[in-house]
Amino acid sequence: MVIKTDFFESAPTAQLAQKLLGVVLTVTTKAGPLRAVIVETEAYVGQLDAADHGYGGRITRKNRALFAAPGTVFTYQMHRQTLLNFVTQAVGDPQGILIRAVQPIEGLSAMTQNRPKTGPALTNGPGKLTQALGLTMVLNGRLLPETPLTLSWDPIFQPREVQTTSRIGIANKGSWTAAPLRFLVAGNPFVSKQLKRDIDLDRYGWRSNN
DNA sequence: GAGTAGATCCGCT
DNA sequence: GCGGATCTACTCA
Repeated sequence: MVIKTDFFESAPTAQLAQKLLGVVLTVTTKAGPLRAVIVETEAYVGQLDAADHGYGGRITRKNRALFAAPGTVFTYQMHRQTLLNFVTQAVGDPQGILIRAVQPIEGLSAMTQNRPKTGPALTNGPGKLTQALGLTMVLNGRLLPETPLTLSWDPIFQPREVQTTSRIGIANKGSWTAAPLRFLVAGNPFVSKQLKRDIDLDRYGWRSNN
């Protein structure tokens, strides 16, 4: 079932970020579809959140898309990487969800061409997955249905356990530094900064084998 | 396997 | 000028 844009205002952002775990992201390309399951997300919860790009309600050219309608794609560049976010909540409320890691399902050879790495290193980080999927800044500010991206639920992928931690790379932001707003599929090898001993090689953290 | 330094560039102050 | 929602290579074990 394809996720529509009203999903992105149907619950608080932290809940939506959890619901995206196990959701399949499809990128339609000339060479065919690239498909990957979302295994790690982070929630950014608005102008009070010191780690949010819309902190304080200040709108700039860079963060403008974050203030747009729910279901808008927000991309921005960081150290030469492109990071992918989906905007949540009403227009003017700068909340969003960062996609931090995905597990490839289909189009592996095309992904490897985009990013010549094997195993988890292909997509186990926010900058890595945009490279592998060929996502760039042209997506910024576009509504999901206007982009080559599709999000859909697949009953095959249900996390056995969702783990909650503080967000990565957020330092010196007071209580927001430790806020439990990062969500991941426990044991999935594509989760970023995953320790080898925590990996569930049997089921990749899903409820059943695929 | 785990931890750390350096690269590198755009947008904002 | 400065610093960031990162990545990679290099170290030590």
